[in-house]
Amino acid sequence: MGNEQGITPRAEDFSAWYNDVIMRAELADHSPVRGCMVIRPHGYAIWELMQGALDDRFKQTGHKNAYFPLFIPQSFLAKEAEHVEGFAPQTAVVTQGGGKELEEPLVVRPTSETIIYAMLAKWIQSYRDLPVLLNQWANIVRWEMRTRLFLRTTEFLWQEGHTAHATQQEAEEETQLILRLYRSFMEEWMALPVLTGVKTESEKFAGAVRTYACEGLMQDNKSLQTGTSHYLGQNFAKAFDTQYQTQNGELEYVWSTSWGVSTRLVGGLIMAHSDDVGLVCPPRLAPVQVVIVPIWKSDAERDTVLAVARGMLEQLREAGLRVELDDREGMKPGAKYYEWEGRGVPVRLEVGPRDVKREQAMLARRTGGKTPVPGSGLRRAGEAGRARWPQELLTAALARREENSLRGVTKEQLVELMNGRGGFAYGGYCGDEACEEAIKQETKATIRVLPDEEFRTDPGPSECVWCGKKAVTEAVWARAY
RNA sequence: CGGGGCGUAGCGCAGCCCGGUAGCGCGCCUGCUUUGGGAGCAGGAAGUCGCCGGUUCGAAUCCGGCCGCCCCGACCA
Repeated sequence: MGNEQGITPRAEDFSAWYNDVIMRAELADHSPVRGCMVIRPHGYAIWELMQGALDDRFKQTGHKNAYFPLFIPQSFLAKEAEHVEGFAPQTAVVTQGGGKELEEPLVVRPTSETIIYAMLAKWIQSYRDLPVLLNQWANIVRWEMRTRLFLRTTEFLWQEGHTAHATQQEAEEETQLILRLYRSFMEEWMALPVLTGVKTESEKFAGAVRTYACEGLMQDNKSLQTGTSHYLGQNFAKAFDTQYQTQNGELEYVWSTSWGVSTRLVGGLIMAHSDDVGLVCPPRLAPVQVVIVPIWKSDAERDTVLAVARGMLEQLREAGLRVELDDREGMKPGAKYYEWEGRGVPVRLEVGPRDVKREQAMLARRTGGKTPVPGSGLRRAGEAGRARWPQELLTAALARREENSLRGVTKEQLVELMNGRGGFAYGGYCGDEACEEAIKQETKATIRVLPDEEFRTDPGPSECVWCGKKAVTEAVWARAY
């Protein structure tokens, strides 16, 4: 227990609410080190579930896990011009080791392209060595000025995929494959609908040719970049001299990609679904999917109720659900309900003497509603709930996103919307960075993506929202995390 | 780095203006009674008042300096 304070309502102060939910659900805590968080067991369990699901998908699509060092020689970072410009200001640098000044400072990785390319250059000689499809689960350090639990911390956990291909087309296909993979994970596991598309020059990854991203709308109508997939062209191959010999005996640089999602996803999960009571967690990512709360008065009642409850526990575990029996004594059922609701457990089963008599349990869903289920039908109810609920959360999140998306915005609407209630604003863009920058100055909104075809408005806009010149593309604006 | 707020028991806070035995709520421990939406009673443990210095007979309180954290902005996943 520990945290009996109420949660600040979303409407009152969204960021206070966000922190309160994290504390109440015991997902993470501030650490003694500025900007760094401690991920507590319940939060880490969510991350592990995410890792498991993603890792399966990476492996199904032919990727293999590896691990590269935390330290990167400072000179490596400098080999790709845009890359160093983008990342150098954010790095932590080790200058001493074993009490002695190092000959060359070591950067704590802000991302691993450089050290991975240095190794790929050794491993790749022939077209027969391609493609190389690697992933690593690692921690990363980026010295951010301002941090927020899960969303932006100095050190964070992520996965970074790095692939090298013989052809441009294959690399581009890989970038798209991963973008789709991320999107389906976010929708199916996190119940988070995301827009996909290309980033503008100013928003792309330092060193990439193009960056694709997933963007999800949070409950405060700000957008969260939940994943990125970069087409790197031959930029890093050239910087690290990663060449291979073609079938015709010619030397060519490899074409590569990199892509990642991080513990930020946990923050996105929180902000997408949770309410003023605490965490709401889609069942697939819930460390505890069902909690059984037994209720009794006398010792005799306790014995019978607990026996029945243990049977239910067994039954549901056999059905593959993550279930806990909360048999703590000296704590009233109501107190347990509050605790588990705060932690985001999707389903609670209450079993008391009355239920034992009727051979049933009361099933209460985290998002509301309480119904009796027969003891014999628990397993079926559990499975049905597990399948149906994420769909309901996704549908609700999708509806919320669409309600807060405005298509074909005028300049006035864009300014009003971005300085007001927020959301996604679709409009024409001339492609001139001056317009992008002006909009950012005026509204703090940035182009989240140039949306993929599926998300585009039909017919598309013909004029730039800002300057009125001919639009070269449609863009989606939002304030972002 | 700029603006705001805050450092007093594990957590949340009061006390500071006006210096004089460090307090409240929650949590924790023990016991008894409780248990269908945050239990009650009784007893108990727990704090060098962020740090350093100054003023004073005496500092949580007044003065000076420093440090840390949180929130808002600029930077970013």
